[in-house]
Amino acid sequence: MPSSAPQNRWQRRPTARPEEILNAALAEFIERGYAATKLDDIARRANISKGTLYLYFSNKESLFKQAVLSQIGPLIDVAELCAQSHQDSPLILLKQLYADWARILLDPTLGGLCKLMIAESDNFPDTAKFYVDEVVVRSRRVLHGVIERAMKAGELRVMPAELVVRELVTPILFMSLWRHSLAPFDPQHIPDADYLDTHWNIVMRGLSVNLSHDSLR
Amino acid sequence: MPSSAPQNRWQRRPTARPEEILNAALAEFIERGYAATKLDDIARRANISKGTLYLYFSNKESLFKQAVLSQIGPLIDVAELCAQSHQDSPLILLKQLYADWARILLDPTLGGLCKLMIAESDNFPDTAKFYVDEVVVRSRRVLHGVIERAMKAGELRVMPAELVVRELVTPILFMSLWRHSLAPFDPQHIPDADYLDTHWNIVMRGLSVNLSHDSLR
Amino acid sequence: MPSSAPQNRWQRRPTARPEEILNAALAEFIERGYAATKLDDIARRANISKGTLYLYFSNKESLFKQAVLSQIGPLIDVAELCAQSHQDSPLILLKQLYADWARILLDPTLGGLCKLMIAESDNFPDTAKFYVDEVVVRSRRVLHGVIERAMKAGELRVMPAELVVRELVTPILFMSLWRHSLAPFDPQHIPDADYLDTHWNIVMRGLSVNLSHDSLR
Amino acid sequence: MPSSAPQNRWQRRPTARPEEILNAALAEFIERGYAATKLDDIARRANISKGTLYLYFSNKESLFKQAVLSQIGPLIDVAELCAQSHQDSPLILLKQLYADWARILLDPTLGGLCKLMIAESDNFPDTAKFYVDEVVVRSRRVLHGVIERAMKAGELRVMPAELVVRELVTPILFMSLWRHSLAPFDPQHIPDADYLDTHWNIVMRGLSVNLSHDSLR
DNA sequence: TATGAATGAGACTTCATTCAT
DNA sequence: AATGAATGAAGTCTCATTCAT
Repeated sequence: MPSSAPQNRWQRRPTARPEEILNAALAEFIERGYAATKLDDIARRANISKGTLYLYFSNKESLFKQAVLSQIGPLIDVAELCAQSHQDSPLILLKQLYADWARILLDPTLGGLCKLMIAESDNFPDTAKFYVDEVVVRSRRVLHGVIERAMKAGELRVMPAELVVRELVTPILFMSLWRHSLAPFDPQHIPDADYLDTHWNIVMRGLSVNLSHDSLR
Repeated sequence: MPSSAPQNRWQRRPTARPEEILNAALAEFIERGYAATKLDDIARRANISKGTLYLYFSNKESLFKQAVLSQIGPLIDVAELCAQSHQDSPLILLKQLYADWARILLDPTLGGLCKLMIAESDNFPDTAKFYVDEVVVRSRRVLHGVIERAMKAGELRVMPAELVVRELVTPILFMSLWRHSLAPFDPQHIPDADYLDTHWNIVMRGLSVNLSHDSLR
Repeated sequence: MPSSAPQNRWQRRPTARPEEILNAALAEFIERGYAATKLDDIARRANISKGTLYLYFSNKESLFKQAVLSQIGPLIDVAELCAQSHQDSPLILLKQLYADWARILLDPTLGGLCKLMIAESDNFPDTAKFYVDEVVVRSRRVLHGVIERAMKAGELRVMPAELVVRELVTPILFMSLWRHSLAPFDPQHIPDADYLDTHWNIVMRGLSVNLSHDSLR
Repeated sequence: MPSSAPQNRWQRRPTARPEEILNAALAEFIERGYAATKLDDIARRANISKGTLYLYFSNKESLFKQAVLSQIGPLIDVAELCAQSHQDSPLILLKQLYADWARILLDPTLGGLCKLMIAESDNFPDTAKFYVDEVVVRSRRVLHGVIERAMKAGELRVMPAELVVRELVTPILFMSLWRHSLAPFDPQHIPDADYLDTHWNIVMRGLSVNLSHDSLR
């Protein structure tokens, strides 16, 4: 019974392995893109050896797709859950959703996912399609419903709801994209919160019902 | 019966070659990203052999950077020229600039450039920095000036102009990004013009001066 | 029926590998020169695949330099050890050193090294410099000391020792060079031992003290 | 009759072209070796374009061989001529030949040729063979004859003449090799003339007839 | 299960050679 | 006769994948 036997061998839970790998992989893919990411780097970030990757994933492409899917799931859940949770006025709920999405995308992995999909859409069309259907379309659906309710309740001016959805989603996505790419090089970068608040105020004013003139243009 | 197809492979076109190569290269880089683009593909698209690339560019990285720079120039020119051309009211000029930028980014190469910079910012930080400084910051400057004039003229509500700049630029950039990436997979894709028009209207209404109530949070 | 032939290609020999590779590389470099040697050939001679080379050496140039250095070490050791080992008369020691060096250079690798350095001196100046300093200069130093002792002991005619050093070293080096290059094409090739013995005798006679006339020019 | 027409177009004598190219080629080959020499470099040194090389030589290998042969011719002539020209005592003639060869090899091209042959012997066996037969063997023959005459005349001790030939040739060749390779890195380099004179004196003394003792092993 | 040495297909790059001018 | 742009075979090097341990 020598006491020199390595004891921290049992610290790792084999169950957590796949998830750790997926997180490491996605982070690397987001940073460098699919082709520029080496399995060596992923392994190093996950604190395992290169060969171990193949115990859990059959190849690089499969690892990429599963890494993406592993984060899409949470996004979908969040999207669906948010809508049910509030019973306030539609407008308050809308503001809540707007803030929720912005907060969710602060997570570096979730936030970088959109950048990754945009960068790799041509190389992985089926994954891109899946992402659009499961994340983008679903999220729109939630917003769409709330917006329509707000219009019916007279809290928003009546107009095509799908356009208003874009109006709210676009800045959040763009902010997330920018933060993960060119923001570090932008000498005039504006805090995300300032930008999103301003956008909300402008749009809400633009969509308010009782404006004295329609004008402008 | 177009006679434009080149018949023999031994064409001498020393003058036209560099630009042809840059265009081919940028198109490939935008489609697939830097690492996934093979010089073979670029050569094929430019109708030359692989070796010919090296008569004009010293390596892949240099080709990438020059391809990016070759398109930044035109963008800068456009940005600067637009502002001087009109003597109408600031608001009309602003609308004009908004439309001009949207139209310019319809060009597949110019439009894809932003996607490329976002995807490769971590891999080419100096090129990313250059892009931000020369294109993004300059474009903002032009808009900034016009917006401030509009505010002074009482045509827009007074508020921090740099936030309004983002308000107008973001959707145009995002539209361009989306068209070059996930739009083909988006079953609910909305025509760019519809979206941009709606955005303009909402924002102009949101920024109008004589609104009867301030309301909304 | 030797059983030494390796059967499967997937041998793990991390410890032995570097030296095996260095030997294979140096042999190829000596045969063909640096530029004409293909890494494929080195790999084949070392019974490994091309990629394995890069597990141990970062590139061709580094492999070349390390291959040279790996053989310079032994040469230096030999040079230094020889001198201490004898307590006979300086002349007997000198003869011993002369024979030792000739024997050492019979080793095809050590013998070919000088040819390689002469052939590649312009392409690898720093390696050439290192070789001269560590091998050539050091070897001369050992001989120089013994020769001076022989002169003081009256066993050799007094004259500038550095010239006598050249007198003894040159033929050994040239013989080694010749054997690794043009000897196979020389129809009049003379056995190395004959040549070296003759040279020794002539030089010793030429350097003897008690010659009855000085004569000859 | 415009006077602006280029006038120095006619300065080049087409007849001299091949020789200029051969000289340039040989110089480059000697400096870097066959494989490391680029046709571009040769063309530049010969002040012509790369394509022009192919008007005179069918390919790189042919250019190499012809470059070598072009210099072997002169060497052969010299070797043969020297022997006839003197009617003095054989020993004086021998000294003359020794000095002549040393002087001839001062020419950088002729001197470097031996280095080139040694470096490339494995890559160009037929050229190496030709060099040995036409230059080395012939030169030996001349010396051999003179040495035998000197022995018969009692001016040199009688011993196998082919060994004495080596005794005289080796240092000259080695000196030439060294000057074109490691001499620039040799901090203890000795002037060629000093070395060759010393060698001559030692050997002549070693080969003198009337020595009082045979001695020395 | 975990490792990391070994592999080899495929990428980037060079350069001898060809050919339109 | 001379040029130099264009070519493509062949080399160096990388890295996803495999396998002995």
